[in-house]
Amino acid sequence: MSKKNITDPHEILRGYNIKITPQRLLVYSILVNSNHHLSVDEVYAKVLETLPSVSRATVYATLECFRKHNLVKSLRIDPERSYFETRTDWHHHFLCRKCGKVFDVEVKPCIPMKKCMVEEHLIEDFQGYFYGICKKCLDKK
Amino acid sequence: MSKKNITDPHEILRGYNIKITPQRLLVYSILVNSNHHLSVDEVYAKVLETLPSVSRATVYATLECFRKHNLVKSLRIDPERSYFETRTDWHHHFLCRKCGKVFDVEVKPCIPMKKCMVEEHLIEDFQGYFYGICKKCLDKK
DNA sequence: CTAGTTGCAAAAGCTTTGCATGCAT
DNA sequence: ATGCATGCAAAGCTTTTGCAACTAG
Repeated sequence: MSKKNITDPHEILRGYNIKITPQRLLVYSILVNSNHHLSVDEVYAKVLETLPSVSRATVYATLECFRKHNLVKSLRIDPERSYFETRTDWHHHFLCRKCGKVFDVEVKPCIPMKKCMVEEHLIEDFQGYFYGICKKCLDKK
Repeated sequence: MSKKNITDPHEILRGYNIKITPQRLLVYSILVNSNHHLSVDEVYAKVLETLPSVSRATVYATLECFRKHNLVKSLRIDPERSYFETRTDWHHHFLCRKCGKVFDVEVKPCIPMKKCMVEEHLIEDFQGYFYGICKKCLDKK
């Protein structure tokens, strides 16, 4: 069976015209296999488990490369650091001020999920951030 | 006439239980009188025009104090730096990727403009960020 | 072969902190 | 009088950069 699976990281990167390296395959797999939004440090830590010689600069370069090619999206819901995710459709996020966790929120965005004009500006991307106390932290109190 | 104007910075700060100092009055006036979203450095530069001995640390502390008391809101639409504004109702912002300017966007937010529950999380604050090319930069090309 | 990627170390830029002094109430 | 705010300098973090060596296509 030589039919390639469309979820094969090689195929994905090739489809986005991203040159394939072991580091990039690894970073992409880590992001795809995590259902969380990962910070650069979290990605870096996971990378080291498999390829201990990779440098932080490579992780930054790789994530920036993915972002430029629209393979991943970066979040800045937390002012302290960036998070990355492979889900690229427009959706909202929620940051819990107690535990610091980031959640997806399935609220319908206020404008269409595609490029459009708003007040004569060309909109290319969107981020909707909510801040508050998450379900779990509410229960604890 | 001794009736105090409600836009008097003294009264505003007092109303928010913020201890009054010359530095704080100045920072607040700068924010209120600017119709822009100001970065810390922009606030700091304007502060120095009036009180040249104020330190950057005081500006940071003051803005954080105002933010904690809900007198101002901070934006992180630009990953590089924070912006501050006195408009505290929920509204969207737009960052132009060409010129770097931040604009208000009067799109109706996707959830009510007050504390509410979304997917069992308590929502206390909201930021909606759009990214793209602004009207002016579109015209130039 | 050749452009693009990597790893390292250092630098950059924003923000926070520790501490002594000074001020608001 | 006293707790909080200020100013200064230094430190902390995330992120970027310069450069030489390497590697994918």
